[in-house]
Order: sequence, then C-alpha cells, then structure tokens
Amino acid sequence: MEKAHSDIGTEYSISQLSKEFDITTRSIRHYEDIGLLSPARRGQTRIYSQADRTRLRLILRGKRLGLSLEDSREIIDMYEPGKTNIDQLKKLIDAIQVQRGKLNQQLNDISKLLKDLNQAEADCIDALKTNGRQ
Amino acid sequence: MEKAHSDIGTEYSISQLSKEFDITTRSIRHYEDIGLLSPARRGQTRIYSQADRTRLRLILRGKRLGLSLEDSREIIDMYEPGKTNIDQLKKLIDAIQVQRGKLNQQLNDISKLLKDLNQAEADCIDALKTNGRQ
DNA sequence: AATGCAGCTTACGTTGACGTAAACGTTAGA
DNA sequence: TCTAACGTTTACGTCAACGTAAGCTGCATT
Repeated sequence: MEKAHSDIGTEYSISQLSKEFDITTRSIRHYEDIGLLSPARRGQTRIYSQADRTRLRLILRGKRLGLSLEDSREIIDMYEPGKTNIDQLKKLIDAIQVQRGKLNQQLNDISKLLKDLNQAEADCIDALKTNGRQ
Repeated sequence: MEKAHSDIGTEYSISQLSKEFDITTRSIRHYEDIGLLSPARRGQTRIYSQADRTRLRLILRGKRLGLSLEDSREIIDMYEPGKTNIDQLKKLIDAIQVQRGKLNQQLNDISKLLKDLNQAEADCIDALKTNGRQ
C-alpha cells in the first residue's frame, strides 16, 4: 500500500525558508555548519524537507527563549528517541526535568515582568492624566 | 518625623552580591561599565545599596529571559518614570506594548516547549517500559 | 614583617552567532 | 548572448558579554 500523505515530498529552497522565517540564508547555513541541520542536496544546492523545516522552527523558537544553539541542539535531540539504550533514556528524562525547571523559572520571570510592565504602564497613564489637567 | 524603615541603609559588597546571585564580580563590574549599575563608593570600594541590588536582580531576570543588556536597560528604565515629558510617556507606553508582545510570544513558545517535553518524556518512559519487559 | 584576602584598574583574549565580501557556478528570460 | 536572480564555498570581520591575567592597593591576621 502506498501512503497518500500530505507533506511528504514537500521541498523548500534556502531562500524560501529564509523568507518564511525572516532570517538570512547565512544563518541557515550556519546552523548547518554546526550540525543543527543537514539538508539533502541536488548537486550543490540544498534541498530542505518538511523535517528540516521543523527543526529550523524549533531552533528559532529556542532562540526566542534565549537558548544557545547548543541548548537547542540538546532539546531537539530529545524529540528523536532513536536511543534504545536504557541509560540514555534515563539521562534524557533527567535532562527533560532540567529543561522543565528552567522553563518554569522563565514562566515565573515572565509573569513578574508582565506585572511590572502593567504597573509601569499604569503609572505612565496616571502621569499623563495629571499632566494633562494642568 | 524619622522613618523607621527596614531596608534603608543596607549595604552590600561586590563579593556578597556575586555570591548571592552566583555570578562573577567581573560581570557586576561590567554592568557598571556599560552604565547599568552605579554604586556608591567608599574610597575606591563599591558599596551597593538595596536599589542597586534590585537593579541587578532585574538585569539577571532579563538575562534568563534572553534579553540583551541593552534590552534590560530599556525595561529597567521604564520603572523609573522621572520623565515628566508627555511625549516620552507616550513613547514609554508604546515600548511597554512592544515588550508585552514579546513576552506573550515567549509564553506561547514556552507552553509549546513544555508540551513537547511532556511528550518526549512520555515517549521515554514508554520506551523504558518496553525495553524493561524484554 | 610577611602572608593572605578582598578590592581596584587596565587591557588584551575568547566565545557564540552570525555579517560581509570575494569569487565562482547554474538556469531562466530579454 | 548576456544579465539577473539564485545558488555555492572560503574566509576574514564584528559585536556582545564577559574571561583572564597583570599589577596595584589596603587591611587584618599570624
């Protein structure tokens, strides 16, 4: 049976991806340089698959969260448990705990920051009203 | 009337702060170099006030959120509306909107990442059980 | 008196994450 | 045919955020 599948076979050029995610082609090539991406080739030209595109999305999400590319590599590798080794799995679970800890810390930080911003905004608006009355 | 206040007068040395926040003294001096901190001096020696300590906390929170030191500077400056100018206040409010946008994006990213991690962990545990049975 | 912290300044070095320029190959369209 | 748009490699440059080392002050304890 042949699978009639949606995404399979979808291809992207490097400039397509760079436009879609609003980054330079240099960045994309850089991610390949350090082994975060490894697209197929047609001749010299890079051909990105759906999976490559997903990895790139994860990398950029990591960046938005302030992760280094190395951090992102670890996290991304977690999603592919081609690891049958039990010890590795246990290590993975530990790593996941650590990441979850960091993320919860971030959530905490963000909620505090949002509160602060709200307060700052309220102060501003207040100041505006007061000044406006004069 | 004299205020009988809790924190006022509390002082910190640079090494105290470096231990409390688990960073190097070099970092703290660096934040001063770029004008993020400006502690008092007793002779040559830096004396950090409660307010300085708070600023440092904000800086580090920003770092955890992946902000650059310049970003942090902007945000921290928002909390001190010594700005009577109406235009500046309006600019501030705009800036706050922008920051809020970023933070909401981050919240979104984090919740996705947490979901992913949960899934990855579940997969790991699954794999462990399966392997364990053999 | 000497040793050892804690602090200081000055200044060059390093790392990560790309920017930027040069020099080149392929393909489509005027 | 040639030029424009896209792709490639190689390699040096840059910027932020410190690291690191040298060489200097106190101050206190042994």
